[in-house]
Amino acid sequence: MSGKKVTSLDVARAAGVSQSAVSRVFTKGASVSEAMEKRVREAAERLGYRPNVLARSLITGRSRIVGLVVAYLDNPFFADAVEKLSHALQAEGYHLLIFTVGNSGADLDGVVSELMDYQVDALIAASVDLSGALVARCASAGLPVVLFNRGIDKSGMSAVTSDNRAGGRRVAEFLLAGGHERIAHISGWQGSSTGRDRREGFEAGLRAAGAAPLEVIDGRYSRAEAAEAARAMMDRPDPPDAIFVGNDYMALAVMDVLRFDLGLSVPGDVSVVGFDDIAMSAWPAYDLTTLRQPVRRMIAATVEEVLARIDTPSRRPSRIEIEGPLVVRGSARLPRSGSGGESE
Amino acid sequence: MSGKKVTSLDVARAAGVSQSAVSRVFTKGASVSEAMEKRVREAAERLGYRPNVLARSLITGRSRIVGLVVAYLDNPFFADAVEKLSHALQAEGYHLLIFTVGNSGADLDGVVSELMDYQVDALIAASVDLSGALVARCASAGLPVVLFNRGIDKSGMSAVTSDNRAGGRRVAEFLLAGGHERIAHISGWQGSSTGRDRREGFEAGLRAAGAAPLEVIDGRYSRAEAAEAARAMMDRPDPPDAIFVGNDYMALAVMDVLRFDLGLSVPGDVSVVGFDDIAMSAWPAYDLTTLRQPVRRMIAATVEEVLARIDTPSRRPSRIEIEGPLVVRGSARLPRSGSGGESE
DNA sequence: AGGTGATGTGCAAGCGTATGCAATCACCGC
DNA sequence: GCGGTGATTGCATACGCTTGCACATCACCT
Repeated sequence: MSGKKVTSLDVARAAGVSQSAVSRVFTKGASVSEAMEKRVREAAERLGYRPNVLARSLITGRSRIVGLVVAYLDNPFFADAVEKLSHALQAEGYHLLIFTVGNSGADLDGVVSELMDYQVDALIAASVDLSGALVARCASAGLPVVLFNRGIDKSGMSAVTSDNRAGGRRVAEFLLAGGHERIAHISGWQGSSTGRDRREGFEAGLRAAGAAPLEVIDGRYSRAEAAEAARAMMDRPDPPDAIFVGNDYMALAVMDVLRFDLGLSVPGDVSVVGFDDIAMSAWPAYDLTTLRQPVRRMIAATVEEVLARIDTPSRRPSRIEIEGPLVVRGSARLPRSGSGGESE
Repeated sequence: MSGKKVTSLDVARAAGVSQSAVSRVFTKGASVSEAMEKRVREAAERLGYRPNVLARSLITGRSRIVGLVVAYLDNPFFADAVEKLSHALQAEGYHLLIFTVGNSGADLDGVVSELMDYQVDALIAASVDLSGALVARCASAGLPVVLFNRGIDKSGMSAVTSDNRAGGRRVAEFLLAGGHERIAHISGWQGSSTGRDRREGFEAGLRAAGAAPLEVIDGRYSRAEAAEAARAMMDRPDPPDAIFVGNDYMALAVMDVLRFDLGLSVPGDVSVVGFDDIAMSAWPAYDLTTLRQPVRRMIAATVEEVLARIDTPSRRPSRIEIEGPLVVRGSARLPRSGSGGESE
């Protein structure tokens, strides 16, 4: 109906005040009288005025846009995380501009450039490993970077993860307590800190009991590769009696292979334990024992860190680890005594 | 390292040319000599200059941002769609600003306002029903709206869906051909066009054979409600021998209830057919027969429509329906003869 | 030689908003 | 009644960029 965009100047004219007055009414802590406020708001309402965020960004230097780089959106863990992240940021008046990147991460460089072109206030990388060069670029541009579900120690960016080492260790203890003797591991991608930490914690846990993994194969966060790894393991003369899988997404594929391809019983023949506790793990068709990543708290921490870094650019990046419980379900043989599992 | 933002003016000075020259080098079809191009690019490279998209948007009136409103991100169908959508738009130089909205859709009004504040070039609503008032708002602001997986006929927005009526009908025919006699339906939310169309097509299909659904319950796209509906149906004195579920996400919940809660066999005791063909439906634990929505083509059509509407604001919104095949797997009893199923 | 395009460049005017500064004003204590 | 104080307001500028316009240049043609 109405012609085109209505600007603060239009409102000013309609209300018989200056453009700056209009601006002040719509800017948080500015000083405006009640009368002015009322007049302007009425005129604005009548004309259907809303401030242009882009123009505002140009001058304030803040866009209220947070860039999100994400790779594995097919893994429900991340879909869930993205949804919660979006919600949380939205509540704070920020919004997510999303950039998907092939799992290769090859074009990551270009993606980060594009991100910066949009003058995003911060960058969240969900399960994506940024190269040192990229981090430097962001740092020199004063762009706060927060890693979600990835952690790199030596760099200048914040990172939020669960305590992956402790988690891996906990799984090892649980499987040992269950009396398993040939415990294998299909790991998360060993190029990722998350994948490595879980493996190391797991191996440390076994070692503490004088044990060692029967075999470790890198599943690279792929269902297909995890399935292949499972087949290879079960093809051994001494197949494992328990497999710890680097995340639930792969663990479900492993269970499918064991049960439907190989006709084995889980946990009768082989125990399976995952990591993440995605929604599907609780479904009765899988009923997967897994180490939960407390997504809610991880997201809260991420958002908090992002906002803090935006408000205080000088703030030092911090490394946040959140512990999650082992969720004991039916996919792994239980320890005899009560020792070893806490239900939630 | 370097201080702060480097602007086109900095580059201009460094290259000894005017600021407009720099701008022209970075603006697609502008006229620049080779020599100029080279000089400017070198200076830009050296200083690490990249155009500020926001400032550009302010003057061109185009942000190259597309707003995405999405509700059910826990349903893998949408997670998948979002990923593909993001990829496709990214390839065209656009990016997604995402807005999640509670399934209630109560705050939809506010969300659309925020969207418009960011001067998005277009709005894609994935499985969200926009009220007439909202559509009017967008139309009067000259904002193209494209519905994904929702279609409303009477309105001024484009819509891309699969052929839900034909799909529903196809399912009915398949179940009838399979010799089922008491066919029930747990529908998608009847407040959504998609849910209604599938139900109507399904009922029409039954009717054409002189049959009628045993019972229809609205599952409202919720796993919990679908599960409850399944229990209620099976509690009848004459329980169904087949259930058509309004989408895969609910269908998996229904299968869980039938098999693990009620100890029934699928398809031995009850056949189950879904709609969407999400990745999990192909997993052996479910092996769900379902009507595939061709996501790839739907996304391609959506992107095409979005770009066309952006380029040609006067263009009339169009309604696009894409047919998908029935994917016959193991969750429903097969017809005797070969008639009735095409494998993919 | 003068005209006629075509081509490349700089100038300057914005795009819609925030904000420092100075001006105005009401009000207060003395 | 006066200087002072604090709260409001308008003016003008700046944010980083695109683009219409005028102008300069140069090749080419009649």
